[in-house]
Amino acid sequence: MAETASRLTPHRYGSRPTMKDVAGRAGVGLKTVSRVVNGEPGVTPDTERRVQEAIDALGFRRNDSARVLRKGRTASIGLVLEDLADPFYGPLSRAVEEVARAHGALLINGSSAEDPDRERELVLALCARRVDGLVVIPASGDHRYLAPEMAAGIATVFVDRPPGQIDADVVLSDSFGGARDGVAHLIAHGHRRIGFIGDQPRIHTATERLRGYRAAMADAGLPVHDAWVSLGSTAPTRVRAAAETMLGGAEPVTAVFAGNNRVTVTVVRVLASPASLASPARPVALVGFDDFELADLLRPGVTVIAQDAARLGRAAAGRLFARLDGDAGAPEHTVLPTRLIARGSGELPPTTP
Amino acid sequence: MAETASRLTPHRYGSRPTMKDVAGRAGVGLKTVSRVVNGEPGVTPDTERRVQEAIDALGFRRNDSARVLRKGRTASIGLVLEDLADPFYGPLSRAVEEVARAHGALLINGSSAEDPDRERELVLALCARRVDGLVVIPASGDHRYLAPEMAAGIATVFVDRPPGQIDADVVLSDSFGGARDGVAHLIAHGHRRIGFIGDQPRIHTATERLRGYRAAMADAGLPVHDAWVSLGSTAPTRVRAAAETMLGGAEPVTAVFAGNNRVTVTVVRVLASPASLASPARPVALVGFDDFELADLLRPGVTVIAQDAARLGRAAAGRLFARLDGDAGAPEHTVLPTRLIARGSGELPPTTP
DNA sequence: ATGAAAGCGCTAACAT
DNA sequence: ATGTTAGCGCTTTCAT
Repeated sequence: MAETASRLTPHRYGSRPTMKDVAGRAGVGLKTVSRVVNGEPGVTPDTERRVQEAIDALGFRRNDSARVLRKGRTASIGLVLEDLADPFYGPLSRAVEEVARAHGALLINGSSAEDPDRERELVLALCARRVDGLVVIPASGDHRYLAPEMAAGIATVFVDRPPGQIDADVVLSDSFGGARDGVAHLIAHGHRRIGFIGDQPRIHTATERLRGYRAAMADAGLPVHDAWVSLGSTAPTRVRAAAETMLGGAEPVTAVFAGNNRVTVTVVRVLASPASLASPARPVALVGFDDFELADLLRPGVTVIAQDAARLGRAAAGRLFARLDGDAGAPEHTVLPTRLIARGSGELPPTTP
Repeated sequence: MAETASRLTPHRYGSRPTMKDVAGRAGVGLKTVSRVVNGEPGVTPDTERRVQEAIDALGFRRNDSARVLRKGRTASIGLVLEDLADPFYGPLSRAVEEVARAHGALLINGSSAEDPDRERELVLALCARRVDGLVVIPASGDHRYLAPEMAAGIATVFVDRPPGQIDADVVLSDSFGGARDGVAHLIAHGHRRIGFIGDQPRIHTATERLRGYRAAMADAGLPVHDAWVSLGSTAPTRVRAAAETMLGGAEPVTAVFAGNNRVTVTVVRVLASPASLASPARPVALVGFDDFELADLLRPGVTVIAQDAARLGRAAAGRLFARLDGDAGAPEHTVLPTRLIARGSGELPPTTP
């Protein structure tokens, strides 16, 4: 009988007991073990006890891979973001995880490193694992490759940036409005020459925030000189050069709007560094998109347009599970508001050299 | 033939074509499809082309769940940490992910929220999915529940904190040495009354750092008053109260050693807040365990004992894959060095009220 | 209340 | 070079 087989291989290293082994040891049928393991009704307390003993003795743990194969659902979702080490994405990921947990699902994380090919590779690997759904922070600008997967039933929600070339659920912060408000704030404090330093133009949030900057300037009837606008990598050297350029020159800016948390931090460094030809000692006003820890402890405190990363994650995961629970409506486009937090740097008056 | 079946259900929503469907459509055997999908040799270019066409037409994607069931390896590893939103764990997680990626594995993340039950639940869920290996930052103090899983072949490496009640691979930072160095640094700058504020005593790193503090004080022949030592939650209110207590009183401390990044930030806030009875205007020296972004931009800059979270993650993941590649040696205990970074706050001289 | 049989989609081991 | 057969460990269906 199966009894014998399980006796011969009670704890072989690297192999694990199966329901069949447990059934053999408990002297019951396979299905009875399944019932006990899954808490299904139709098992007498006595039988259940015997099965449970066998489970404990053998150290049995249900193999979810096999279960998944049969049931078709993996109870896991994938999250593809740019970089888990970025302080903006940590809380977002955690929020998605909490929602997943509330629905009994695990979270598989992947960093695209802002590389479109890597995003695609990661997404398709997750699809091959048959995750039930996907939350994606796009690095790529073309998501047509996802259409067959979505048609095949993998629910997908985009967050922070919209998908490219396809329509789908998406949850965004109001980049345009937030940037416009931030720049208007600087204008309200007397600034006329304001610089904008943002992320690479292929990134949706970067161009939206630039659009907000231009709108605020236009609303106030202010010109925007080419030398005041710089989009590109958020690498400190690039940002530093951009800042020093617009702070020097013939028409130096008296205020800077920084397009995201990494840009802001570098600009703060530039403004704090010892005066040079390029970065003058005169105070320069600063408003940054994204809040960050300790922004309030710097002198002056850094005025920011805050977006709530955790809320973004919760909203996206919420949509995803609504889809998994059967919502088949048209794709929803959610835009969450931003909030201006004045701390000092954005309220400095303009000073001319 | 299978041809018919696949014609009848070419793109049914929520279902996906299988290798059998592809084989039917291409007019070849199942195994030939498998060969093409997996890039195995023994297929003529012409056949391969036909199969590839069928794959594209049907939108076939290999079901890795089935593959896993057959092969026994999932090409995924689990990482259980305290909180993905903590700036210390983001880089650690990212580093583990990079190593996993280099080995073709995906990373399943889970946050224990410092709750032992939740850690256990998460770990066992990962084991049920048959992850190939596990990197665990313990929240619990007893990991005997993991012994059967490890015996069954799930490689496990602990990081940041040692496991409880079992022996296993572990990668730690030198909490004891780092704290001792930091406190010795304060002593070298003339301090005699130094406070210690740390995390909860059940957390290994907290007690190790306290031990380092005591060692440095003892080495210098200095007494330690009970009122100068406070272990507990890292919640700001708790830390604030602890700081204010040791800064006031009959024998106020002239310097504080903060046990981790969260404690440090709160202490900085207390020291920066307007003077009160409890927190005097006189400058208080501070050294914190863990480096954090912008520590250099605060005034004074915050002197820290830095540990390299990414390196910790890389080392742990490295051990894990060494195990998966067959290393069956005794458990290894790795301790990584810390580094003192002087920025000003730790070099302030003692001042008496 | 319990169990036997079929099969989820794939790969390993053999045919041919 | 290609196809056939037998499972991987579970759940589903249908008997008993």
